[in-house]
Amino acid sequence: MSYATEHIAESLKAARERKGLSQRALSAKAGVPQSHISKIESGAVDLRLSSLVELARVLDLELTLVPRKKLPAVRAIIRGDDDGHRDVQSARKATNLLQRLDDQIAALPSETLSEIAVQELQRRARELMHFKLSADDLVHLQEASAAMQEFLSDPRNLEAVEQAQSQLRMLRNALAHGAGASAPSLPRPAYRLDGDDHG
Amino acid sequence: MSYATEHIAESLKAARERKGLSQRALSAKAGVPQSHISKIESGAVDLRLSSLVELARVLDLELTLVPRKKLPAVRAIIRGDDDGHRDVQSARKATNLLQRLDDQIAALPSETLSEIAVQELQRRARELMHFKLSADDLVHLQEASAAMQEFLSDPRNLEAVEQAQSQLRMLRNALAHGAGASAPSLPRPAYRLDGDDHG
DNA sequence: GCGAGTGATATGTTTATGCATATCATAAAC
DNA sequence: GTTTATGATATGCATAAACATATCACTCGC
Repeated sequence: MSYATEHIAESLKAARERKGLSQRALSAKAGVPQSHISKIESGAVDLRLSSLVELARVLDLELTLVPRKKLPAVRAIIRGDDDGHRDVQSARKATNLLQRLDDQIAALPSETLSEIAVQELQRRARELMHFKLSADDLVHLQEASAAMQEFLSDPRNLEAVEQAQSQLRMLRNALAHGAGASAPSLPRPAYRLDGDDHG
Repeated sequence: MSYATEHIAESLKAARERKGLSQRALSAKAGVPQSHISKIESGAVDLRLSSLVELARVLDLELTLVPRKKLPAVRAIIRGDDDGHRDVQSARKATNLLQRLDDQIAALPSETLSEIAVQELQRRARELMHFKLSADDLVHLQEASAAMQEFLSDPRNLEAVEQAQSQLRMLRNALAHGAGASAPSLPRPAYRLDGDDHG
């Protein structure tokens, strides 16, 4: 049984328990026998898609095929501590920085950089808007913004652009690995690990 | 065979063709027999999770359980990418408006509104940051921001808050249905709205 | 014609599924 | 302390369905 399938099974079990349902209760709602749910959760079977979809539906989950490239953004949303108010301050700053970066990119002189390169930068910057950025992530953004500014004041300094792009890429990769960039991931709140219940 | 499972099968086929792979080529990479791929794509079988995961992996897709609540945001990310470049202007404005809205919410007097209500507002505003907002969506944000401002200057005017919240909710729901809010891809009446004739 | 490419069909084997039942835990009653 | 009851998860077994292997039919360039 591969990693991915085990992970799915675990997610189902976690979701069920989060909803406070017994295997039997879930069974009744989903039309899947309790015995089968037991086997599924223990990883004893390679369940069929229909079973998986039924269980997911009852648990308010939807099975989705996500392109690898977009996994980090999607994960960030799913994890989405909806109440980011624990670190509103840095989140605000991050937004501002990203905004500024976007401005700088928009202001790039078209003679020095190819259209494609500009779009690439833009894409990276905007991609980061999907993430919850911690205070520690901000330095990368500041570096990037500073480098960009440097380039704007001296358009011959192509190295500065690469510097900026490098910072953004670094940040993205770090976030893609599920943790804050230079920071160890925040101690997760004990309440509510994953968004679900009630509409 | 349910809708959801068929949809998955279609996605697999689409992804395979997008990558320019034949069923045999995919078979070789994924270790799933071509004959089986044929049946899967035609919806003739209720495939097992392991098969699905293997195929997805080769096609650079990852099977993910997404909480219903977050589906719209996730869908927006999966779908929305390249076309974001074309409407930079309104995207910028949207970001600004959302930022302003977030500020306004943060500035709400805690005496008049419950903590929960404030968090709800904040959550809604931030949720919208995950979407690609078109020019037509902006009016809703402007309405919301205006209403919020009204409340800030007159904290007795609770109606204004509801107005703001209503605007945000409306926008979200429209986006959740996959279309721009007031954009014309929503089910439109076939009849004409106004008496300017000619065809 | 041939050969190499595509996706669809048979046939046998493996296995998930579904039903019935067993085990385990905890608590109530004797 | 033992028994009984209740609610949970696990296990055995028959069967239907997914899966594997091989083959088919079809379309192309040659």
